[in-house]
Amino acid sequence: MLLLQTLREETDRVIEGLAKRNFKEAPMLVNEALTLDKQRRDIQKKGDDLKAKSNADSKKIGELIKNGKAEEANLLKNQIANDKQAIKADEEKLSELEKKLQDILYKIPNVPHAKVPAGKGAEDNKNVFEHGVVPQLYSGALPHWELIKKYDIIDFDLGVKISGAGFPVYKGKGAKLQRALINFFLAEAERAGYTELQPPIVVNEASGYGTGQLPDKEGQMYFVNADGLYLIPTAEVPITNLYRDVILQEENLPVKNVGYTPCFRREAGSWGAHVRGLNRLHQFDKVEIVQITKPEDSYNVLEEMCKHVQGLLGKLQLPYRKLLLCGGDMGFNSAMTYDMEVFSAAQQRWLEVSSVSNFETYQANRLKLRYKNKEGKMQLLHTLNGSALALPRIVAALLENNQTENGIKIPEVLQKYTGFDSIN
RNA sequence: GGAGAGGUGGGUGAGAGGCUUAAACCAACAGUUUGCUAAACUGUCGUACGGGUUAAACUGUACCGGGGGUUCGAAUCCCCCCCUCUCCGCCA
Repeated sequence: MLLLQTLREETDRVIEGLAKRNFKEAPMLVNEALTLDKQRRDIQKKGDDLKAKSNADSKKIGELIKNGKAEEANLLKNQIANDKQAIKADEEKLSELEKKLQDILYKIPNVPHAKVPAGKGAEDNKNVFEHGVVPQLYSGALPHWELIKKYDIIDFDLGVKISGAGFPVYKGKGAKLQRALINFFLAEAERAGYTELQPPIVVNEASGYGTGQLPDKEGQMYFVNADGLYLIPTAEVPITNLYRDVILQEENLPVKNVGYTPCFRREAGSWGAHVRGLNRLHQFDKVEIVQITKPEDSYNVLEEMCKHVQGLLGKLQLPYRKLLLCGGDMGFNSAMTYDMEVFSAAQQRWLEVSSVSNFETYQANRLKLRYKNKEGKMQLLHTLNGSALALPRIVAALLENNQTENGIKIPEVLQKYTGFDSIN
């Protein structure tokens, strides 16, 4: 969530920035927050002054009693009663205001970076560049949902039987391909200086709030009612929350973590005609990179993380493009997001396989993730993350783009992980 | 799931209604000393939200796992909850 200080001191920048998201309620919410903030400060001042008086009086009573002046003490006790009532009333009012303010702050998304273009949706994203050559497929080339049947490597019907739609079963070389991709991605991340983590894949409510999935996306996560736990939609949630309520040492920055986890998304109501096969699933695998940086470094790191992702796509020899998302297409928490999309040749479509974001202090503020800067002042850090990479659509593109009449070729970099060079 | 013991600042750990403004030690930081390192000594050393200020200085409040309560006054007493540890049960 945004800092109150930012709302107060940079009101215009905030409102103008939020306008790029096509977020119409912004001016109203910001004004409401500022009004509540003013009220809160007034009440706090009043209450604090009363408390100061009452603290002093209590001390006086103690001394009077010690000196055997019980009558004077009792007199003072009676006088305090009124103040006590006023203090209580102020406290109630204060916590009511704080709650209201909090609710409003939760509703205000992050302010897009100055370079983020305004826009409503995907059509307004800025194509930064395209890389690679779209392969010419032989006639009779199949989309991946046909290929997986032909070679019997992924079975959706079996998944339906044991779980439901969107929970595929990977079989034989299909399962090995998954494992190979995960190992390849982890190895590359390690080479780039990321420390591998294996976090839990269920998290508590506080973690959901920490990274901003709650209260915004409550319905998107699977929830384990009996234990009050959420299945993670991305490794970002457990990994970033490791640093909740943490004060990091400057010499330990930047933090670079990578983790492979399954990811779970309810995707309520989003099943449509063009999400066939592996394009959208309830459970999928993803390797996620997370960095925590000093504020002044975060945008360089954002580019560095993109380069890492681009490197992976390049090594897999997949044609891809890099998009700078417009305000309207960006996630709630993000200040700037790049999407990487690969071209899936049989579907003739771009598929999003990675989203790399800088959240600036938006998450850190909720997480209370800070470090002590050179002046000895506590300062919020910046958090960033990116998929590196999400598996299903990579698999879809690999299968489609590398198909030949005699089978599907495995990219050379993957072969040492798969142990085979083609699926046939 | 059952029984017990605990949760105090960056760490260890005292405090058991007003002598606390949370002791002491360690760590950290600054300084003194020193050819360098080490050691010793001196000093500094919490966070959040306010007030105040150009900025500071200064100043108020809250915070001893969380939430309530008793009291003029709570780290301390009472109630509820959460978590950790030990033992038992179950178990990959």
